[in-house]
Amino acid sequence: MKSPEQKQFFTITELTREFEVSTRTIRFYEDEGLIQPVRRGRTRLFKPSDRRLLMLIMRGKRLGFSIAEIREIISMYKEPPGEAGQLNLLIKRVNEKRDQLIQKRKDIEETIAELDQVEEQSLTRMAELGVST
Amino acid sequence: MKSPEQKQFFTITELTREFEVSTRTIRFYEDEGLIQPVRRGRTRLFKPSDRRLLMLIMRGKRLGFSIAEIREIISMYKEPPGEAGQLNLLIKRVNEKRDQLIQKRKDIEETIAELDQVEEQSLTRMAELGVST
DNA sequence: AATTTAATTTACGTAATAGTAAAATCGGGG
DNA sequence: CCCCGATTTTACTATTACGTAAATTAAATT
Repeated sequence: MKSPEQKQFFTITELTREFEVSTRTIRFYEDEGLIQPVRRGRTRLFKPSDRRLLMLIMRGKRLGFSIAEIREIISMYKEPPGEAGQLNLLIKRVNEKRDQLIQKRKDIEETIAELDQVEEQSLTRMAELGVST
Repeated sequence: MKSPEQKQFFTITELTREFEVSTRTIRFYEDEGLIQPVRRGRTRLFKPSDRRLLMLIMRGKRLGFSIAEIREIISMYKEPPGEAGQLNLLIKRVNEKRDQLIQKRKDIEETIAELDQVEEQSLTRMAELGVST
């Protein structure tokens, strides 16, 4: 049994099962240029690097990022540019993205805290019912 | 100058400015049943409670929740039901939503860590350029 | 009263993100 | 060799979350 990182290639169906998406979705991401599987004949073969990209895409989706935003994030992971101006631009965009993420984290903390309250009130209410029954 | 919570009513334009959305968007949320402004004649008047709902909606949007999911979250904030079965259902859904949020928070932590690395590499590269120039 | 400004209703349009169906093709097992 | 299941391409469809335009009306200003 090979681990995903050892495997040379994945078929599209293997990936649809692992990530619980349709073939249509994976091909859509290819159309969008997010992944570039190689071909054997007409059949797509996905490398471990394609699989890692899919993991990034799914994570981005969970966070509510659009395809365009995911594309931008992925592009940041490539080799840093050699030109100073481009490097500065990259750093600026990294900081913007991080600020967005920090805001989201704050939103999450607040929402979790509120849900905790809802649960607490519900449990209190349950106890009251248990007593009054 | 009254604070938002002291004000009795807000006009739609006041809210579009505060939340940086269009009137179309706010009316759309009304159509979806997320808010129920009262009317003076045909004109909508928004209470502080409507404004608080809008804050919840915007937060949900930042977290990538759909209108349906936001509606579900909002519904959890209402008075807990009086029947035990319904209470159990509510508690179950609260826990599901919290799990989702915890997953998102994990996704965020990972992404931030990766962005930190990108920045670090970029700064290193900048230093090299500074030296080699 | 006339004009301007703001808000409403109605309806059609659109971009993003896929779902679904049909027809063709390819590769492997018996 | 032939069939079957997996895969591909192509094209049409669907949903969400609004944008936009037009016609109408109400409110405020001159």
